[in-house]
Amino acid sequence: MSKNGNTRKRPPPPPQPSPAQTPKHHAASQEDDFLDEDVFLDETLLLEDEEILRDSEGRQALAARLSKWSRPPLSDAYVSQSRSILFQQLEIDYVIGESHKELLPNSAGPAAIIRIFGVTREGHSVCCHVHGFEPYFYISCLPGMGPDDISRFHQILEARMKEVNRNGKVPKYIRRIELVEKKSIMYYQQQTSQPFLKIVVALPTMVTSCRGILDRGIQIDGFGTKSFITYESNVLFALRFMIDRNIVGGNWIEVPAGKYKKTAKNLSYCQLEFDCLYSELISHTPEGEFSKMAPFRVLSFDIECAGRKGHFPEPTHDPVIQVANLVTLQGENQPFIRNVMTLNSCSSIVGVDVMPFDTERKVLLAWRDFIREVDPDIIIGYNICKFDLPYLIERAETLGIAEFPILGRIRNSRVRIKDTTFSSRQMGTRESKEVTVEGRVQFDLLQAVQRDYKLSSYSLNSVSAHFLSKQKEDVHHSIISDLQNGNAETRRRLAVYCLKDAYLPQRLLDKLMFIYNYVEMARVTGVPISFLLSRGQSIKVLSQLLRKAKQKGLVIPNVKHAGSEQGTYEGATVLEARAGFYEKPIATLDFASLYPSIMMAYNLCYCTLVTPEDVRKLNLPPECVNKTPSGETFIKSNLQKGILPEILEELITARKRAKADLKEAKDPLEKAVLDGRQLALKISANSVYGFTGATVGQLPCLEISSSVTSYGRQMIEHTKKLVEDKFTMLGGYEHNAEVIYGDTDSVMVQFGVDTVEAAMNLGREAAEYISGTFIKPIKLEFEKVYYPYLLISKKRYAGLLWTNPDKFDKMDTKGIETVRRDNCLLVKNLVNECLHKILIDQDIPGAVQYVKNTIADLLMNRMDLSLLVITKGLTKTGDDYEVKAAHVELAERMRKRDAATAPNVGDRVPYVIIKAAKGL
DNA sequence: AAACGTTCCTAC
DNA sequence: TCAGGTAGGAACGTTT
Repeated sequence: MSKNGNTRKRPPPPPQPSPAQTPKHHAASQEDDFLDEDVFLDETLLLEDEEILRDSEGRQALAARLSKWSRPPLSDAYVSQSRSILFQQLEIDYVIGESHKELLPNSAGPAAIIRIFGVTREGHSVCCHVHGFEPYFYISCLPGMGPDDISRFHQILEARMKEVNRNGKVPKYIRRIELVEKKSIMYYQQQTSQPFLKIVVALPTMVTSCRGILDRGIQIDGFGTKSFITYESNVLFALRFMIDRNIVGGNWIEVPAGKYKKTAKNLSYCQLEFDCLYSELISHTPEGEFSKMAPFRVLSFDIECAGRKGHFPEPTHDPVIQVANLVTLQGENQPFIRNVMTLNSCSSIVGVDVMPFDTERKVLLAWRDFIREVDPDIIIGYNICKFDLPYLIERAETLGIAEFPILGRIRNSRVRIKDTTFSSRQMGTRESKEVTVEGRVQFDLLQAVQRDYKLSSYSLNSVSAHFLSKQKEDVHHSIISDLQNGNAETRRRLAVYCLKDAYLPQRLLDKLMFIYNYVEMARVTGVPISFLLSRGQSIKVLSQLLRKAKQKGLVIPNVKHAGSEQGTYEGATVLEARAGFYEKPIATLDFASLYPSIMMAYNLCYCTLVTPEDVRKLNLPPECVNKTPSGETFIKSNLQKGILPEILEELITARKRAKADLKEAKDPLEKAVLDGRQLALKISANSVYGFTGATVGQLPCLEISSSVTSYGRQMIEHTKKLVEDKFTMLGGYEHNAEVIYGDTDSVMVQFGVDTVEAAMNLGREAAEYISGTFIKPIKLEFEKVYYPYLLISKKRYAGLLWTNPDKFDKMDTKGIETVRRDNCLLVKNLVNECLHKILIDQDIPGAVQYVKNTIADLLMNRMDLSLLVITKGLTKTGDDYEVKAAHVELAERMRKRDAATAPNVGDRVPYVIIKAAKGL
């Protein structure tokens, strides 16, 4: 239950075998099969002396465990600090601390210290304290402001900062103000640069308060009261550091020997901990050797709680009774540590270190010690961010174990639990909890799968069934307490389940190559890995934009949230669907990455957009500008190339290279990296357009997004016209071509020919011909043929998909009940079967008969209408009530027939099926 | 009855 | 300031 990310109710699982049965008596049962064959294949690593195992509190056992858990010892070169430290960083944050006196002799008072956590090639953990990097932002300099004015401005601003930050204790709020030459990224500007002021403040939070002062307006002698647009004042400090030092998420960093100082007193539990200046860091581009992964330690864990019957476990009441852990080195396919901490005795499990304790307190503290000793770099699990981690912490709080939540890499630093109260009218007040474990990346498989895959259920079991082909009965939450209250054998059974729930996330991580894909995404976009699950899409585009802008001397303004009046803009064209059943091949022509190509072809960018005012003033020659179909004017690339087109070109070029390298690659790990990279590059290119249209985002520019869609609309209409004008009998072809449908970047063409092969040839000819009429890199491609093709309406169709003329690839279905997740399984099965009969068997009467039979079958046994469970809130109108009643009755009949496929609350049943049911 | 608005989920 | 976009179908509720 706790693992179930799906809030929709499902029928209860079949009854579990009696807990009284001992596993040994049914060693061939599914659960043992599953575990013995899969989880613990590699037993040699963990064969333990049974004596030691049982004596969990013995010093000997503890010592043995610690030595097995700990990281490899440091070599002499590290100890003597005679070598450079090279490590792959996984996490970057900052703290406020006293300025480093040796490294920064001229500074005093509190300062932001960047912390970089990572792992060396040998598997040593690293904590690097980076000093001297200061928070800053920009404003544009007022015309006529000289050095004296700036110095006066500095004083005024400092005074205002003092007022606003009354309890802050820094010697100086505004460290300095530098006059720099920059240019705003917004709008085409002829001049090469303008004076800007770089305002360097003492602490990162002061960027926000200083921005507030400048936003509201400030009185400056000789200039009156002025308010300023700030630039790059919303860039998170750690990201600012990464951008300025050219560090991207998950890359390798080197600190040369002699450039770092071992910390006087270790603040962290890391093996290598040192201080250095921000300017001494060498950031390696993730290529060649530096595209490899360090051997990070990945901990996968799961907890079991003894919830009261019928209640979801609450940390204030219900104890944690088991914690299962698996630790795997990145790149290896078997965990090197497997253990389970249990409350009360537990029979041994082959290949697993069973650690029984007599109090819950000891269980929790054992886990804390385990974390500290193993020192995992990445913590994974299923729903750990919203359940397991907060639960452990709140439980320890309830039990008054103050020393428990020291789980991060910083000594004596308690894990912070942030309560984010999310209040919405619909959900009421919903609390969500956010746990930060310093120096360790949390990677919740539930979040990752929900982000990357569309599934009908996100329970661990069904996700595992989907990706790992492992169907496994879950232990029902109602019997967890019974198993716990039984004996060592029943608790063993529970432990086996707990281990499974720790094991499956690890398998998912490997199977879906999340590490490779996410590290590559972090490298491509430049954000820390932790952002990828905890933040949205836009931060990734912003990160790339800031980096590119910095190279070009451009700065990015903080646009004010313009409210809701900004409105929306027109999107893509969906061509009228000529609904019907097509028994001749339909060729599909698609624009390859339409929106990125449009942005590149027409040089659409913030910095190429010409304001309407400048259009009149600048008198730009027509050969230098494009006027978009939505009426905006952009500079052509011969005058100045846009940043967005440049980012896109790089992403696309890099993707081509990654794909080419992928073909050459032999090593499976290298292949995984490259495949992850090409995927990351594709996704990144596609999200640039969305970023410009995100009205609540960081830098919306609807002139760009509406221009993109307006070109797109023009292009699809142009394509339709060209196809229908050229491929005619008058033009020498056998038939007149007809565009029967099209959506955004595609057109479906009936060329009139009878064979797939002929349609393919004409499709290729059309794609080539039409591509020639567009500017580079816009390209129309022939992709596939549908034959036969059932077009129901816009965004709803099905057909057999052919990519070669010999045999069809598959049945492809779009928008129909079969692909929607709000229909019950019976409806999906029914519609799927019908489509199969229509498309593959070409038996339409058979499909009709099939529907009739199914409904009739459902109606065999009479139903009463007493159970109104499907739809809530019946209306008073007689007819509506009738429909509802039919709906409910049908649902109930389905339930009697087969509970697994019957509708649940919230499921839809198509109207046609209700009508059919009523009619019979 | 028809028209319109909301919710959900999908296509692109 | 947690948060990529618009178009569109189907079911269902409410208003006219």
